[in-house]
Amino acid sequence: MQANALDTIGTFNATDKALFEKEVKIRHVDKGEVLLREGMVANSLFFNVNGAAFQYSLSPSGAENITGLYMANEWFFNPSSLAAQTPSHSFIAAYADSIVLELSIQSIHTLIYKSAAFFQFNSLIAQPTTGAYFFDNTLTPFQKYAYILEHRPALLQIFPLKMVAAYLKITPETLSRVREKLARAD
Amino acid sequence: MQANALDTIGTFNATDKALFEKEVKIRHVDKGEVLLREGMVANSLFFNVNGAAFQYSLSPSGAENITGLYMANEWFFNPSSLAAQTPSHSFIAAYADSIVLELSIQSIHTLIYKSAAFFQFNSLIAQPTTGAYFFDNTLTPFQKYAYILEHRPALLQIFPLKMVAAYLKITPETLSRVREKLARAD
DNA sequence: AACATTTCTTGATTCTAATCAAGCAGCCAC
DNA sequence: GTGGCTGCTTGATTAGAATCAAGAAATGTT
Repeated sequence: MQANALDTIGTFNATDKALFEKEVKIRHVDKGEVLLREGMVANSLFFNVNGAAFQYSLSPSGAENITGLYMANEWFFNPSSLAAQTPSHSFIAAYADSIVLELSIQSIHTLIYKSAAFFQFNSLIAQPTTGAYFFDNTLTPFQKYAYILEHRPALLQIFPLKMVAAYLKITPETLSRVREKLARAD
Repeated sequence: MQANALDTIGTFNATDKALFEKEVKIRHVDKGEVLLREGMVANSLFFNVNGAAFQYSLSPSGAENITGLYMANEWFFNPSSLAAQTPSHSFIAAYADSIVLELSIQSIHTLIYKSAAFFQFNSLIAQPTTGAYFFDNTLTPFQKYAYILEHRPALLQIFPLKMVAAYLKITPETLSRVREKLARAD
């Protein structure tokens, strides 16, 4: 399972993979368990082996603002907190019982020290696209949904549409109508 | 002028400042001159000593999509291209004749090697807020303009409202109306 | 199974910003 | 100066998504 995690990032040889397996921790997390809390400084990357997780922040009014939905074989973390080592504005929690890999910053440093291949982690950390950041919001609800259908259709099986709508920054009603319209078009 | 650049990032002692001055390059750029071109991998951070610059990308239709407006005493660069060392999707150009400092990645590495204080550059590079990314687009046109008024009012003196509107992802008409409404409220 | 709760859909209405359109002011070139 | 741009404003209309509202379907609980 650790091999999958590396394969999504780049190319690593057997020696690299062995190093990685020694650094990474396997965690079994229960539904609702919190992996990163607002105010804490992110210290780890996570990889979803199996299960589902999501990232969200709380607006002043207390509303849940979903910034990331994560499925099997996806890395997830708070990029800004991790890279800048500043307190997180968001929470990361398991949406379902999950098996996740946890890789600390210290481990990444150790790995880079031992093998240059691990420099490839830089692009992962630098990419804000892991979250909802992809949606720069010049996109219409239809385009957002089309993107999900195209690139991450399984989201719709795993998470309630309500959460997907929150993630896409549209209302559940609008999502429902977009889906209805698209279904009729087929 | 180099001292200003460091002061916006954190605290540095006299030795650090001397190291910095040896690494940084002073460039005089003309209006319209391009500092980063689409397709190139970003290799430098820039600091606007004096003048104005902006970042933009071209949509398939050829429209200019402004993602950053930069004034005196502001750092600017393409964070994703720089951090991940991937080709840039955007251009950075001078909007007016300017004096800018240029600091290469290699220089940053050298500086970090010589003084731990330069670790502070990590937060700068990690912060995507330098661009328009601040606007997560849950904000209304009024809120966007209020933010500019509050935090970067000089933008309105330096750049045409047309560009500010593009930066805020609203139409010039909407910006005009927001301004008119706010002026009447005073 | 019966009930309660949550999620999803559908319809009617409202609201906001985009679009379409026109006019004005400032500025440059000639 | 005159003519032609460009930027800015103002008005009328349109379009699209949010909101408000209600009911149906699915899910969970006892």
